[in-house]
Amino acid sequence: MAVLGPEVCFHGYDSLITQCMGLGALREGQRVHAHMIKTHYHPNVYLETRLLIMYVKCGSLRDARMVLDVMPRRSIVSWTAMISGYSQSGLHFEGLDLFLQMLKIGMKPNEYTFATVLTSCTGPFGLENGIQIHSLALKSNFDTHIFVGSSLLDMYAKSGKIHEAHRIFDMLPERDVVSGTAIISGYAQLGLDEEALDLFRKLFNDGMECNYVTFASLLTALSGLAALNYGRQVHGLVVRREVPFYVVLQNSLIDMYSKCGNVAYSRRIFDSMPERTTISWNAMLVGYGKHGLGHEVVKLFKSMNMVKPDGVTYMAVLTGCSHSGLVDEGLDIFESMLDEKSVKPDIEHYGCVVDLLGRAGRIEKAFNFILDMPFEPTPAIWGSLLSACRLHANVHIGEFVFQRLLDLEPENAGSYVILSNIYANAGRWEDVLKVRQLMKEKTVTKEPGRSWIDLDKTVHTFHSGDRTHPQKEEINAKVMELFVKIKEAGYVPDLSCVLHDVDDEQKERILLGHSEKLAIAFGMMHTSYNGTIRIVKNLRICVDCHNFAKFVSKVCGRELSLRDKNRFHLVVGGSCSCGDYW
DNA sequence: TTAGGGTTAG
Repeated sequence: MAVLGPEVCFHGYDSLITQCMGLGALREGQRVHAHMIKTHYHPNVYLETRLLIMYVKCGSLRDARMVLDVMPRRSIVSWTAMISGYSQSGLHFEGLDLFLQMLKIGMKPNEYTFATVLTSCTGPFGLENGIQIHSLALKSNFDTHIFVGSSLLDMYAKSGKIHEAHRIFDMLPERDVVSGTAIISGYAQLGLDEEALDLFRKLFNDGMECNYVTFASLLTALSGLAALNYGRQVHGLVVRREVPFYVVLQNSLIDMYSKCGNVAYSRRIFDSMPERTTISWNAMLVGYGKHGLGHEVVKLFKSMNMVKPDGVTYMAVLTGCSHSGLVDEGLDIFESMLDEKSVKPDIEHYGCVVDLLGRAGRIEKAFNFILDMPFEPTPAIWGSLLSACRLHANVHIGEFVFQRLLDLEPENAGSYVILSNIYANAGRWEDVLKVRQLMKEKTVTKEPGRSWIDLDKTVHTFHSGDRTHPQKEEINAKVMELFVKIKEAGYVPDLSCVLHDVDDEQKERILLGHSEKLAIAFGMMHTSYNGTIRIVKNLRICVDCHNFAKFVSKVCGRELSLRDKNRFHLVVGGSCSCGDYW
């Protein structure tokens, strides 16, 4: 850094500011600024703006704002740079407020300003403001500018308005890697994984440029689909194209491999990384957790010496402990959160503890824990306790919990099914009927169940009672064949999983049409004897299908890997890695 | 001088 002499000229200051900006050297920057004041040097608009940008880049928004506030004449660049600073720090409200002030004094935003301010239009009131800014951009003819356009489409996608986002994308007079990635990731972030993959294929075939961000977004969609074959292909493509393995991309690969069932490969990538962020650790912890490898979760977490855990880390660790029955370890870690205070536990963390206690059969303790929480219990928390009541046959608390769920979300079919399981387990068939009646009275909705299997570079999807599949007859015959075989080995269909008001024979038929069973049968038909059959389900796996899979694994000597909404179930020799709790 | 897309959880 140059020495500040008694007299520094414009070029001297400019060059010093540039150096500070490049190095992110805030204190040096402040010295340069102080020198100007001390020597009564009056910077022009350009130099003042440079000072402001330097402060933004060095992370001191307070200093930047001070410069802006004392500027006698503010340039559009200074307004935009300040809004950008707020936006990058997540201070969206401040960014929007400044934008409004700018409009109020008659300053006209340019394409830079629009592209920036639109990134602040997130959160509950984000879209409301965003739509108004969109119409302003339209009036000033900036809406089809490539940067403004990609900001706009990203804003709509993040607000769930994916059709509007796609419309804007289609209208862009030119597209590039950022706008293409924005729309793909928009679909992926909404869980519209197939759409994301289809769009990627189309754009890729049209010759779209791809970079590490594009591939990271695409891998998110492949994680969602558990499409291991595609995932491997994309990994290969990344290597062949010599796309730089930035941390973000490696994190996506860790996530993709573990969610596609190959957690050992995730660990290889994790171990090979020259530098890791908290997200790398989180992705690895989540991977172990989903596979029920709780001891690995705790071990890895305890080795996080140089990296600061965040809220997601604790979620991953507590969920991992819960899924593996490491109750005391989980409770200790939750206690440490309360003691250390570096990460304040939120309601999700409390929910993990309810799950931990419930799984261990400490139902009353879990119940009291909910009542003592500093938060209002959510349906998810009551739902977790209801599952525990089913596992540990606690009808008394189960009924109470069901009432709470009935108040909070009467339309959720899941709660009715679990209560019905609880009653059936206790042999209270009249109450099973009552639940069914209750369900009829309320308009209960259920997200349609879907299962899929990734075979021969194609994702085969099945719906419950699927009548559209070209091989439906062979598949149904295979399901029946398996059914007969496992029945001999002691499988009894769990009719309490069906809440339709039909006779038992019909219930059996409905159960046999569940998408998981169709996918299992299809997998049995198309894989070699030794291979693991990998099935994915969009919801939680039902009790009967879980049981079906266990019998199939035993009777047919096959290994099944079932990924449901929450975790993997590795089913081998008649038992499941989840220990029948999920 | 100022600008857009990204990875973990839910």
